[in-house]
Amino acid sequence: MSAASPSRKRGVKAEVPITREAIVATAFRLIEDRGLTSFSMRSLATELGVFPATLYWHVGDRSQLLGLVEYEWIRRVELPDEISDWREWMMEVGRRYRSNAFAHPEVARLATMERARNSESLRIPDALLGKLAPLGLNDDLVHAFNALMGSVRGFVFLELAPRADSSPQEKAAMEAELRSLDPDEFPNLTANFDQLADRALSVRWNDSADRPLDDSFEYLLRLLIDGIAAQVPRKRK
Amino acid sequence: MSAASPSRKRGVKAEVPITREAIVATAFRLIEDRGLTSFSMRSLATELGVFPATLYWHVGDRSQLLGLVEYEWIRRVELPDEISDWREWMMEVGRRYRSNAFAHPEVARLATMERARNSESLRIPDALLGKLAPLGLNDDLVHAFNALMGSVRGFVFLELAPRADSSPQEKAAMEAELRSLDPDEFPNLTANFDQLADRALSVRWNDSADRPLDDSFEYLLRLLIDGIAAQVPRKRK
DNA sequence: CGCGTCTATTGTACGGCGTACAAGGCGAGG
DNA sequence: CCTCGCCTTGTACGCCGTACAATAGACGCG
Repeated sequence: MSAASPSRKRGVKAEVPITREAIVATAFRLIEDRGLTSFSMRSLATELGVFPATLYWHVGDRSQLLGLVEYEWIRRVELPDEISDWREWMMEVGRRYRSNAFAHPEVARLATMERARNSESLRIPDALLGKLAPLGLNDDLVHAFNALMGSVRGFVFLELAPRADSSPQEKAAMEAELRSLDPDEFPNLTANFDQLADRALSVRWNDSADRPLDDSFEYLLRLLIDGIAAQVPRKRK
Repeated sequence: MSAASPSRKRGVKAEVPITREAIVATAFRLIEDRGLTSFSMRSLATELGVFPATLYWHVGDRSQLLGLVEYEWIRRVELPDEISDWREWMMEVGRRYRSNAFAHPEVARLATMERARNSESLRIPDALLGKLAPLGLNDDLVHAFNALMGSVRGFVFLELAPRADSSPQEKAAMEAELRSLDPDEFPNLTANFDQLADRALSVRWNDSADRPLDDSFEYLLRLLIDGIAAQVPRKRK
């Protein structure tokens, strides 16, 4: 599963053909396994047993490559076309989006930070609009759209945040720090600590992978969707 | 306002004293003016007229410095203690948080991506809990907290996204691409294009600074807060 | 006054990064 | 057999974060 130092002769083609798809797939795997911050064009080239410049010939520069990786990620979210009720449809899209993010958190974070700007990234927005538009929200259509897209994507992004630097002793230090907050400075955090501990944003020390905020996400989806439903003139409830 | 190549003699102190505060303030300004991606320890040192290693003596390494910059940013959000109604209080906190983000978008993005983990970053969560806890939400307390924190911070983060690479011709290209979407592939986006154009996430080509999603943010806040209010047992409406 | 000791900075160096670019081997079409 | 275009090598450039020894001035103390 690992590198061979590339030393063929000038111009000799690789034994295993270096295709665009193979590069993207390997980049995806490396980012996910070793983290986005430690991913580099050079390490990718080493992994493929090839010189760095080879990558440039196939995929252009680093940011184009990352764009392709993002595409590969968002592509994996399937829309639940079998669900007809718009509220259940939206709940399910939210869940699938989030579960895809949890399956590949490093790439998910990348995709949220960079807004790739490819056609695939408009597939879900278009489908969402297809459900929202018939509700007759008038001027609020765009706001409902933004509230849903922004909240869901943003919530999941924040959920995934710590991922990077979570060595066991860092976690322990964070836990100790949070458990010993000064009740004078943070009266409400300390008073409600048991309910929040490791279950609330900013009051966590474990990865989301370990202790996901499933219920909070469901709660958020309900809040948004029921809120929008309450503003529907009075066709479908 | 700019650099002098540092060439005193070994060990000679700077004319202008290099304090921790000055370093953080300059880093803040550089990140904001030239973007997070082009910020470097070396450019900061040059700006201060000093060798890079000097910075390490004062603030430790890069990530510690960024932590201090984040602290400086979140510190600027003042809580509206004069507002007693919890719903109006939350609306106003949301607005102030967002307006601070718009005042310093690059640093705001940094602060969202890294979750700094200093005491200042718990000030707002604690205050928010102080408003939520008395509502008697029981098990939903943590969910309401997460929904608010996650949505608001996440929404603003996504709003600020394009900031980085917006040269005029890039904008124009993006606008052209969005205006000429294929109606067969994206029927709903094209059908509702006028309502969305430059006002919806993923369907924008200008910076948020130029065309902010003010109304959508207000709509989101209302949705969340009214939704939470609807679940309050029946003390305060 | 002389002498350490502490503080703050210089200057250099190391290894890694993204990427530009010329050189060259190989296969396919003529 | 030749040529040409595809693909890769090998090298180089200029950044980056940061470790580290050297060292100059400030300060306390005899």
